[in-house]
Amino acid sequence: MRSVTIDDVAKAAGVSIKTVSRVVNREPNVRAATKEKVDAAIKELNYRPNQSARGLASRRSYMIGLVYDSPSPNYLANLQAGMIEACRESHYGMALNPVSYHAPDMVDQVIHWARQAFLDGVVLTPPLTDSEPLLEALKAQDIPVVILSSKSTLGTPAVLIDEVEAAYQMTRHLIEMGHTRVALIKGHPDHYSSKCREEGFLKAMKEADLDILDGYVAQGYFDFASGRKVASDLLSLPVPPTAIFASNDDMAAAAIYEAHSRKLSVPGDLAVAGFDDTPLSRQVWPGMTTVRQPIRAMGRQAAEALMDAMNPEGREKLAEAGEMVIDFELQLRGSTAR
Amino acid sequence: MRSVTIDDVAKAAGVSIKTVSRVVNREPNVRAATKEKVDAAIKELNYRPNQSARGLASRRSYMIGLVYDSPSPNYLANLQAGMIEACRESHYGMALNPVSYHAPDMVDQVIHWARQAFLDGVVLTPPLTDSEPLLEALKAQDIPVVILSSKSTLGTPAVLIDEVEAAYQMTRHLIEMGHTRVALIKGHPDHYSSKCREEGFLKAMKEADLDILDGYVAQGYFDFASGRKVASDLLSLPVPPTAIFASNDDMAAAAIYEAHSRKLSVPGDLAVAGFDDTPLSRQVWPGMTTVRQPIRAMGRQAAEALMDAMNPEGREKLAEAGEMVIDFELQLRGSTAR
DNA sequence: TTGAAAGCGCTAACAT
DNA sequence: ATGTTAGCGCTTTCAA
Repeated sequence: MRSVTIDDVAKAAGVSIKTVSRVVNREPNVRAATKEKVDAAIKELNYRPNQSARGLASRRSYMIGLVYDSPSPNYLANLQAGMIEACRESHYGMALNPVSYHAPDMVDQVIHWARQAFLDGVVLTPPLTDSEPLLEALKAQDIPVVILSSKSTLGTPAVLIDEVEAAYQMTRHLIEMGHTRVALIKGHPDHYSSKCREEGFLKAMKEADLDILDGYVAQGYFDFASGRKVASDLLSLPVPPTAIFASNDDMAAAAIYEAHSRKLSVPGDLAVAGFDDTPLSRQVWPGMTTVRQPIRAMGRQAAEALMDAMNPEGREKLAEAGEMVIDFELQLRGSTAR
Repeated sequence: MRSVTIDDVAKAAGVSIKTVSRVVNREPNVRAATKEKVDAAIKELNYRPNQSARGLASRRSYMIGLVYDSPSPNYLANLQAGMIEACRESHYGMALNPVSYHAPDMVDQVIHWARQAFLDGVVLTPPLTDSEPLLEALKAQDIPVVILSSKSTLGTPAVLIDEVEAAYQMTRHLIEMGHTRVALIKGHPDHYSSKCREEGFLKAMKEADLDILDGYVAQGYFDFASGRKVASDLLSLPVPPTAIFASNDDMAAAAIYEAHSRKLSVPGDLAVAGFDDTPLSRQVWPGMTTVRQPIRAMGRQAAEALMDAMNPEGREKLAEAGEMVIDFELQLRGSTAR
């Protein structure tokens, strides 16, 4: 059983292979009617371009890469799902490259991988998004990049939500619920997001003219363990906070855990808010107030931006793209109820 | 900057490209002296075969595929990590294919994908592992497969833990803690694992000569929402259980959630056990007793088995592999403490 | 043991 | 707007 090739599609649609190629690659100069015929034939035969042949002829891989350093499983799964969705629609493939942010040869490793595989573009996740050496090397190699960060470092196109504003709104929410002793658990210092979330928090507190007591801004590392440690410290303070804003859901869950284990009621004795809207936020009791970040849509957007960049005008557009802002949403649940 | 091709190497070594090809692919019938010359030229020029050209000509991709239908993010991330680790060591790539188990064209879709990408092998996750049409189609296409299931369907090599035994031991643990009214929340009926876990549960209950009260074996679907529904029903029974064994962690977390929301103490009023040892099991309060399944190691094992199958003896070995059993481990935490 | 020639399925460049 | 032709770099015959 031979597999379906471009010739089969051309024959079925009654056009030349070049026209099929045009349709598949979304090139201009194809009449709508022709495109329809070809699309029908593609669907009918369930045609998929042979990646090797494509790559060989065009010196491109029709693949985009995703580089990450131990993100949360949830973040990774959603991001990946969004990217795969977008890739499928454009007959692209996706390659994965887990790396270590702190490895001395991280930059070389990524560059070598991208060149070797002729990747059409690369998506970077935090904290790699903030590595100037990496971004510069990628730029030097002329490899298109989109980052999923909270700012556009070195002018790199970024897909993001307004994290400062989100943290600001969340903090305001806590204040509006009547809290005056509000503490922040900061995120991992390698991540720029951590700074943004802190900034939003500080802004809201200042605006409301609330004091931030000693020890109320504590360093966490985005993981559950650090969240427990910090929450425990906060709750042991002579004057403990009545509300904790954790910079992500894992740490917020840890704060809830600590409260429970001290027989404090949530939200009665302690209100807790998180960030990310992971499934975990719905699976702890009480349900957790958090910021919904549409990771999947962001992955899709990043992949699409990269694939769009493969035609000349697209390339230019990507270069000028700057920040592609996606909407966030506050999810109010039991952990901050009155 | 043109890259180095096989022609450059042939010229430098003073041989034909076919000879270079033989050396690169470790084929027989090359004189040692010739091989040396070629190796030297390869090193000198820093030659790397072009994967696209290789793939096009040989109809192999040096990639293995992973097919899945909405597993938990945690399962996916771990499995993927294990497979990538193994792939890296052997200079292989990995391709992803999220599908829908119930889609009428699922089998076609997978087959086309695998054929079109010339995958060297494919790993299947539950419940796809139990789809006989899929396994048969893959076999018919002569595509090597390893499944991550709790049994070896149709003789397909499987990487697994002994789920019946794990569920049996967990149920015994609950019984040993003094519980006599033990309920089971079953997993998704599409998954063979669900049957295994139920079987282990029933075995332990029977062995201990304990009655299973009406409604005590309830149907869940592996997700948090179904767990809540079922747990709520169980706790509303005239004679509610004192212990619930949920077939996975999400549903166990849901049971804990329901208990909390009814002001029942865990484990005092209700003991809860889960299955999988996801991070969630450590992030709810109290910590959850569960079965640790080493997903990452299982992914690694599956990928290795597939790659080993690419040489003739390996191929045979894989065919005879049968079940590759990995050890599980009971994780005892607060949710079932005395 | 080695080499020459014929594609693999696609895209790029150039027609039309 | 669409088609024709010549490769891309490699492996696979098949011949020497």
